Amino acid sequence: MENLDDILKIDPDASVRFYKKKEFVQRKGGAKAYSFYVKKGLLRSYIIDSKGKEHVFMFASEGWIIADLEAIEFDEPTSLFIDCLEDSEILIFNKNCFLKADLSKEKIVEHLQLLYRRMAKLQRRVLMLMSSPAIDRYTHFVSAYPELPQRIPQHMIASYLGITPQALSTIRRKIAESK
Amino acid sequence: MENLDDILKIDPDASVRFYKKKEFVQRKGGAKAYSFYVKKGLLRSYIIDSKGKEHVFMFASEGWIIADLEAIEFDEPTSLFIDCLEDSEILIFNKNCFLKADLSKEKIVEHLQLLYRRMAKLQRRVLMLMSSPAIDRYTHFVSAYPELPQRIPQHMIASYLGITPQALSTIRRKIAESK
DNA sequence: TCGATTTGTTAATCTAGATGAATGTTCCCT
DNA sequence: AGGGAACATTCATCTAGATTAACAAATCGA
Repeated sequence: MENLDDILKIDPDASVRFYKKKEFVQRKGGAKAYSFYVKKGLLRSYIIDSKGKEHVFMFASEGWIIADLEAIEFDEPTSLFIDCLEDSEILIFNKNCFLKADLSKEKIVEHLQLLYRRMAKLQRRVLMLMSSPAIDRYTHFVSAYPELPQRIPQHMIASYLGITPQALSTIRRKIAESK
Repeated sequence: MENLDDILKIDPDASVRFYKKKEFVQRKGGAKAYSFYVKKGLLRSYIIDSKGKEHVFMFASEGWIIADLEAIEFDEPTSLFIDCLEDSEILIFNKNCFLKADLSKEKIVEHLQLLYRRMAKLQRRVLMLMSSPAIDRYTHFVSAYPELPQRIPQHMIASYLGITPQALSTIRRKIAESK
């Protein structure tokens, strides 16, 4: 999604790190939030609500950037947990490096373009959450990210869709039956 | 939020128009999607689902930009309706004008910054939709946008929150009782 | 390799919020 | 000013999905 080398050149503080499956890249309550470029592997971000339940905000596989934008933008303590679903190689950097003066205008515009695309995806996510039943959200997810279901346990997909693992199990049975 | 004069200078095709309350600025199915800067008044965007129900995606008052980003980014027909809740003065422009070469780098970076903030708000919206009960979403909305409830009918706020007007009415009664 | 954790499924019961309907109120519009 | 539409509230009923629990299968770690 974003070019690794660009980031490394731009942000002198950027660093590459290797993580094991289940390791945390960020925890809730951290004072400073970074952005994470996934060079290899698979990450997920999620919150834990007042009842202790996890809610997956997003997944990020190779080439994606994952971050707690709310914390970064408004300088709040982080509210998201970010951990690894697979052993991963991650580039840690400051999102603000994209605002730096020594970056070419073309690069910035390119970055702007990517941001717009992600906003458009988020728009779709909100609309789906509000207006579509769980089964439609699931089929949309599978067709939008066909490679992810194979790498992600179903209960996490359920969480991403805003339903319980049991509900997703039932949905999948119904889909299988109707074919 | 964004500077009106900037847009006018940058996009030669940008135009200002006055709309009456209830007039449509965009309808579903349009081939070309524009961005709308609200100089004065109040707009809302929404979809109509397969059962004919409206779901408000966002409101935009003075200084905000409202657009169907999905349609713009992926060159799809528009899926959102956008109409006026008040008589409004609207600047219509091409989002792509922000990518233009004759825009100073500082302006682009400024714009990038605004985009990040809006992404952060969308992150919060998704998290709230997934993890918070309707009453919390309502109180969050009221405290985040205290001026809007006075200008927006409750059934549209309910729609924005993802609940029915009846449910919002009940929530408001409970809040009033508990005080 | 074996116990333990993680994962997925099924079923019974429960609940937040949807639906549908009736009623009153406020706001327009001409 | 007055009649119709839009708005808000209340209540009775319904339902998608949550919750709880029990169990089987797959995976993992030592």
